[in-house]
Amino acid sequence: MRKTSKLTVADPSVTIKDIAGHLGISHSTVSRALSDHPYTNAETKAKVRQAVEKLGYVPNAAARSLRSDKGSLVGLILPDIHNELFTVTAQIVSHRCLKNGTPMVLAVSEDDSAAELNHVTALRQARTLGIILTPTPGLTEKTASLLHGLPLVQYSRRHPKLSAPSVSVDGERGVLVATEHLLQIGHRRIAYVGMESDKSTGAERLAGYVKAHQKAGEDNDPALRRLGTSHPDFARAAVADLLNLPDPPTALILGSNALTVGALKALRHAGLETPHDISLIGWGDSSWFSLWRPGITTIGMPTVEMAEAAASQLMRQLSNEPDGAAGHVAIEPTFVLRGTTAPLEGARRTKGSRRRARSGSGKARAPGSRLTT
Amino acid sequence: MRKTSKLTVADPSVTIKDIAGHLGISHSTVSRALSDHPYTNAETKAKVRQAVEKLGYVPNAAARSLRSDKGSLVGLILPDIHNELFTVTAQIVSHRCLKNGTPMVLAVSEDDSAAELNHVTALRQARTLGIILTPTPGLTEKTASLLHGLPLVQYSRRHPKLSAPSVSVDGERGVLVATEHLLQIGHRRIAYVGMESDKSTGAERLAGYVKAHQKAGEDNDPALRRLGTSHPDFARAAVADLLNLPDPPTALILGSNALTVGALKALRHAGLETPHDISLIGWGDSSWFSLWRPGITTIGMPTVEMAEAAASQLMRQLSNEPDGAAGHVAIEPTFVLRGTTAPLEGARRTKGSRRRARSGSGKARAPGSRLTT
DNA sequence: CTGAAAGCGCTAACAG
DNA sequence: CTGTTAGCGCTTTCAG
Repeated sequence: MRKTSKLTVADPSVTIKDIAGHLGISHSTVSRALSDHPYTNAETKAKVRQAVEKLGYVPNAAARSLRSDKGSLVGLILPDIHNELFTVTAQIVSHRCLKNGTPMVLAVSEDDSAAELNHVTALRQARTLGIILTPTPGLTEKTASLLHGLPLVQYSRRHPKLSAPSVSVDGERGVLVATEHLLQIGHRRIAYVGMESDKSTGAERLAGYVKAHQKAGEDNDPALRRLGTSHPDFARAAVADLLNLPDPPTALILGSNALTVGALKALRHAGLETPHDISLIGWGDSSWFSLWRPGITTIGMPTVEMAEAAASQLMRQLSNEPDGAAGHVAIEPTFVLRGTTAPLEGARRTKGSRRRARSGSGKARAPGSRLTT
Repeated sequence: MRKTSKLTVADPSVTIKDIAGHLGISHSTVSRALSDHPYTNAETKAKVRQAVEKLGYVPNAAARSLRSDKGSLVGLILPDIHNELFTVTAQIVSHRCLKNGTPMVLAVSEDDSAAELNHVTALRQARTLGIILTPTPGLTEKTASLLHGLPLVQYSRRHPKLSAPSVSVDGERGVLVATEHLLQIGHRRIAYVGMESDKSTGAERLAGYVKAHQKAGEDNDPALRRLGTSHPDFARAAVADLLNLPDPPTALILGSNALTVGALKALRHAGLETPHDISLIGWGDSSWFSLWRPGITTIGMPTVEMAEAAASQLMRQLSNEPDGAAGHVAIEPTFVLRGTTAPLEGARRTKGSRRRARSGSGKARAPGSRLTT
């Protein structure tokens, strides 16, 4: 013992041996007492507990980990933490981990694969129990090899170099339903502003847009597709540009939450009103989407459900369940019909007269689309 | 070596000894080679590096930590991660830590002091280097003792049991400026819906409200103050109640971001328009506040600045700088004047006629309040 | 420049 | 029930 400090103050330099010395017993007895070993004298246990208190003993996780060759961390690697999906994910996974007694390490990759590698390296060195990861598009070979054999769940995105089970939202279905809705209510020039196809999410969502047109036997003008980074500024520029087209779109679908914000800004800037001048379907369902006037029609992700699913997936792998590792889970998005969409004719007819905003917060499950207003 | 697996696949069971055996040298040489020790043969280094690659060696952080009696984690304990302040904080601190080579552990306390204790305990057992903590109001004696002597930053809130330096926003000033503004433009019945005073933030912000009235020599009806949890539902109920008062408020100040959302909902529900029927000043500056029509006047927190300050504070303590530990930093909030506030007379005069929304995203620093529109 | 040896704090046989 | 002993993977003297 290096420091005999004031009582009841935690002192990490105090070891199991110190308390053994203090009590005149052996350190293994102390160890047993602390781990509540079956064959230990109740009296000794009490004394040990007391001494622990008095000396401010704090177990050394590193020593324990070294002995057991097991870490005690769970890693969560997310591309960004401003996104609502990732925000609730962090919350929920952290909560689940706490209940499990395993601290959770949150790392933000900012979609930079070098940062991602760093994080994975650090986590592996710490002998992390498992990782929930949203892979960056450029995920390194090295990163993949580091991840190999570790309990892992791919979250929200999937990467070809990884074989781990995944939990993601069915983005294709989400955009498909949204597009079909617009088609049904008469729109023909529907623009899509989304993420590049290097991310699996980007590719899927775009596919939904294309497929809906194909199914309906409608042409689809490539000039109405704009792919870029998931940053408001990109959508802002893209939408501004779309509006300048000789034959501008009558409806707009956004492929991510951040893009929705950018699109709204662009419309505001251009002085256009939804749904009067243009219909809009956003992505995600931020708390203010329903407060917005008129309520924002959107493709919602069941964020809580996704986070829970990912956490459960990981836990299952950790507890080594039989075929816990199996499968990719694609969670159904939700189509939330509110006020930013209107029939093409309807919008044209009421031109000039201000539409009464619908207060809307009605939700409907995709696909059958039981749409409530 | 337990597993001689395929090349280039990470194998945590491979130790420094395995690679020593593989190369027919001693493990201490390997250790030196890996840590780039000055007196080591360049050729040996190369060979070692190669073998490391081939065998998939991954250093064991626990062993290293045990030897050095130093952990390699930084802890960030936040009450909730939906709040924008905490969201950007997590992002920034994580980023700073990465640059520093220290993984960051994010723990969410949900304002539950038992959870807080758990987190702190786990962190200390892992010999965490330092912690940034937003203390819960009910922070335990035990938690405090666990924290004692550890590099620590109190973030956003301060707790009497803790003596560590703090970084927070000057909430009193923020609400004071906001209240004075309303007073200046003629409001007399100004309601305040905020957090209970058990949190230092709650107490401070309320104090600003009270002080502004005192300075102006105005009475302040206690019935216009509503304190509760920082949850939208509380504000929703509180505002609904305030509106039912015989002499309802003409203006409303919110004491937290979540409460702002709730208040907006209550107004919507009651069919009231800002600023026509009531003026409103929110808290925090979420991205959609400026998109909202009319823009939401609010007390903004320089979130990035705060997060950076906290990270720097901690880093300073970690690098053991002379008097790095000193002082409490209170960051000045920002008063952002947008469209949800209007002079009392003005609002009354235009009664019935719809006010033209100001597009406003003008910002102004408190206190002198160079207010831009 | 390299090897041998000790020891960080803890757990788990194995003897008492 | 308890003490003795060994060893987890690594760094670090101390001798070669």
